[in-house]
Amino acid sequence: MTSFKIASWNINSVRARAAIVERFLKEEGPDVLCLQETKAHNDVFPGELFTRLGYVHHALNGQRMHHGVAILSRLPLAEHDRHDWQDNGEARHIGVRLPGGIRLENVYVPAGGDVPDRTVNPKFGQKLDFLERMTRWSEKLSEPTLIVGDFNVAPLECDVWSHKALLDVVSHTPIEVETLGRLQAAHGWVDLGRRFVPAPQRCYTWWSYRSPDWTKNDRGRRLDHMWASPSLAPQAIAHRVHEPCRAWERPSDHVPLVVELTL
DNA sequence: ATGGCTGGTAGAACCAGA
Repeated sequence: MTSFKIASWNINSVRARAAIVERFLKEEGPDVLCLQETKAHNDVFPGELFTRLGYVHHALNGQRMHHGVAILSRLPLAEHDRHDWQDNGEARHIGVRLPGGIRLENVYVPAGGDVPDRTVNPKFGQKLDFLERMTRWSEKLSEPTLIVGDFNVAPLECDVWSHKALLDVVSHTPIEVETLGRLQAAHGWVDLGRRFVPAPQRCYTWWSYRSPDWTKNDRGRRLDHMWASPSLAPQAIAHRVHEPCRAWERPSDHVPLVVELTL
């Protein structure tokens, strides 16, 4: 039986994470790695690091300083699109086609700023608009697709350490949860994370840097996701959240997700 | 406890993350 192992990780600077991304690739050995927040223009992306480790196929959509996404792969990639769902030039998406015809979409949804009100915080409106444009795009999809990345929304009550405490905190507000829900419904996207770790079980992918000890009180959120088309979802045979990576040296504040697909 | 910390870039009394 052939299978693909696909990983997704908000790396928070690919250049600052060279040591731990190498460790992750050696220990986990995914066929494909999707990165978000690479914070590197394509000209300074450390492609040789990935090539040396056997990930010789690269699809990059980077920009200077902020944002940026990349797909590194042992398998040939056919690049097929880069959407600008915010319509402002930020590098937040890259899509490829994998051998066998599966579409893989790697997305970094805007964080949305501090105040959950688009009239006083334009970034919050841009986040909602980004998700709306993804919804319009999802409605037209007809091929088996896997979309992964940092969605910057923790939709379920059990996706955050305290539902009550985070109701007014950007990432878990009702309007974000509703907007993400419409996106999910537009294609019947299957939330693979919750398929393998059903609610109300604890499942987090991000812990703030702003705590001296990220394990204290376990104030995490599930901001990173892997969603599959209904026709593709039955091929997902495993899904893991690599929580120990949060304790590695000089970590990202997000941890990697891995899905295994049979072909 | 709306603080706390981290990275990029500039060389900050910076910005952004979420």
